Amino acid sequence: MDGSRRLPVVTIVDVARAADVSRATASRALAGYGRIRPATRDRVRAVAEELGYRPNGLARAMRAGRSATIGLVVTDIANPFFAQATKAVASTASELGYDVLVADTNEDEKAERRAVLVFAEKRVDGLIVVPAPGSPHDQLLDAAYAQVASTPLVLLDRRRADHHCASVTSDDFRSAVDAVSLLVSHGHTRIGMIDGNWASSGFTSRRPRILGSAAAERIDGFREGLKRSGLSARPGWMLYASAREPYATQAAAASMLSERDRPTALVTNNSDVALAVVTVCHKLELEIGSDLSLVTFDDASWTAAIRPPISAVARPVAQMGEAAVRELVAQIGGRPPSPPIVLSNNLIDRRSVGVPDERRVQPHGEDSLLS
Amino acid sequence: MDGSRRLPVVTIVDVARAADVSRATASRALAGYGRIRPATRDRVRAVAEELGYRPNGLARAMRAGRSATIGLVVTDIANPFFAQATKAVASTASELGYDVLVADTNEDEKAERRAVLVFAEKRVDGLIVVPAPGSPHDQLLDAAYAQVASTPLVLLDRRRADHHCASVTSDDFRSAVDAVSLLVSHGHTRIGMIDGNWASSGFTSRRPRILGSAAAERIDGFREGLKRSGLSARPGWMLYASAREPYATQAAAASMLSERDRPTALVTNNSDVALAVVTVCHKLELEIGSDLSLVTFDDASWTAAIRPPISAVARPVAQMGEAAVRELVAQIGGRPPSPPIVLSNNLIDRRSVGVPDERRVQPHGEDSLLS
DNA sequence: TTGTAGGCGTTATCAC
DNA sequence: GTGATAACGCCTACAA
Repeated sequence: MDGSRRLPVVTIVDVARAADVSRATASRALAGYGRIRPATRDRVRAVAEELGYRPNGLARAMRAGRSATIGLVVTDIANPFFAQATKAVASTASELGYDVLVADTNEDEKAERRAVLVFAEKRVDGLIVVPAPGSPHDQLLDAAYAQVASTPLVLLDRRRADHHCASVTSDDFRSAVDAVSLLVSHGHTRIGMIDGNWASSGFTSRRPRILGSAAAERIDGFREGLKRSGLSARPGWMLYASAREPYATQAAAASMLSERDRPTALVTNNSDVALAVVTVCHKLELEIGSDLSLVTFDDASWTAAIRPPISAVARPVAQMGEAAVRELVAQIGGRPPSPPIVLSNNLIDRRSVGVPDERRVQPHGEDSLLS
Repeated sequence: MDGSRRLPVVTIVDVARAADVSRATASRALAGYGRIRPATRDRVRAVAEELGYRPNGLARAMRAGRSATIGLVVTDIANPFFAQATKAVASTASELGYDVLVADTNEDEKAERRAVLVFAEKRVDGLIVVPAPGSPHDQLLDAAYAQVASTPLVLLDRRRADHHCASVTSDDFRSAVDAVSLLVSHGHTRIGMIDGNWASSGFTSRRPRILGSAAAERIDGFREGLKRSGLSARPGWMLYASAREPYATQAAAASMLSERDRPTALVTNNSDVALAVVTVCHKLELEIGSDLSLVTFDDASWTAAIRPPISAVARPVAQMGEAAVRELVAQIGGRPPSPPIVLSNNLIDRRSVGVPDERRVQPHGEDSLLS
């Protein structure tokens, strides 16, 4: 039944016995508190060393009421942005004396709820959550978070309307406005956007009810940017594609770009969507920078390496992760939650943005190649 | 001093009291074992629900002797390969009832040692480690692993000569041989390789003493592949570049490729090195697929999207992560460690491999452009 | 069917 | 300066 026989683990009792002192003294010697004769202390420590004593973190955590562990719940660790965020969180946490329990929800609220509950049971000292974009009044989620209301919580990358708790995001609204301005300043008036999200299936021009706050900000900022230049979004030029289905984003790009009457510039929601656009441009034999200008959110490693290099909104990932941990640890220390923390993005202008060649896209032009 | 006053947490004692039963009965009701009157059970459960009772995982773990948590120690979470591996590990672990503590070592053995020790203190039920390529007889590491010898351990992606424990890797040696064969079959005889690692500084043609087993296999396989075709590695065509320093890989590529007498084909150790080669080719105005053929390890998302698409050795990341967890959980269940598990890579031939244009690289050719 | 009681390993308070 | 003892929250053998 129980094949899991392990080697015996050395406890503080064993150390005490071997050093011929009481548990209390052994504990004092090891933890270095209280009054203790130096000779005794050293002897106990030597014995502990020799026996290979390792304190039991569980017992210690139970006794202390803190586990020195925080929980990180992200929507997709494999996404480069979250992978980097995770790295920053782990490294800052380690620096501050915490370990990190990590869970991947695949953008699923049920999984998020489960993770939050389980982590709370494991008595993490605090939680950093990238909330899955659920219905804003999801009862399960509310219940989950209410249950762990005593656990410090910091939202990362996205906010949720119904949670008035600390959050760390970046100013995606403003960056989207700026991205549009950049395109407009090069003479573009025919500007589209493709969003990749987990709510749609295939692609559609109808805005999903459920969007992460970062995505929503980018889309709203895009619209606002157009408005400020006296432009407006054409219905077919604002497309929402499924990030779940491998080719949905390419299909969206293809549908938009193979029209005779197509946009001369595009904003994409993240680097994966940009990659899809690049792929489709190859297929349609559109040259990026001349036939189509492109600005993407998320400065992935490849954007600067391909020809032409892609202009991108670089987000301060590492700082965001670090800020989240510092805020969390402050809360663990008893400080009340900060107001939302918003860091600045950096719009890097590369050669994927050029002057529009209007002739190519007029109805009488000779483009419109099928894939 | 102690600002960390939290809301009181409901324990099983509170539930018992509120339901007017003993702790034992409450426990039975909640865990659903032993003989208990259904009415009592339901009443206790209702009370627990109402009070928002959540079991204390620490206490449970201490009592049970298992924490339902595994530790994952990787060298760099931000690296796409390990990010995907982490995702697979987390998802498989979750499926099997475990949570994952994660640590990032940045390829540093000291950090690895610390993580292993701390995770052992937190009483993880098992460890999955991507070992940092340390000196094979590092005493600190040996001591660390000896101390946690009672904890099931699975090495991921790399083996260590001095550890005879379970491991999950992929057949990189064979794939390197295959990659060379592919190039040779297209007529290449002038073949180089660039390795990116954490031991070198700048770049060098001297093989570092310290290499991860995966990297070592790729390099050895490269040499073997040449040998099998009656070729041999030219000293200046097998370069080791620092992955720590941002431009070391580009410098290595530039040095190799701007020679008059340069290779017509290149194998790269991972997708980051490949990206550097692509960048350098742009600078030197070498066309990939015609002026230079390229095969890389690790099939990153962008390899198929750029022109020409890059041939790559795709590694079965997800399966590797899953296999590691399954092996670990089996060991936790008491099964002895398996012999090394080696999964198969998949060499995807794309258009970055072409026929060599020998004229361009002969001493009398008119190439050799400076950056 | 239910209650009593002991112990998991640690730390800290209180006596001696 | 040191030792006995209680407590953290849970589970379960045993007694009733």
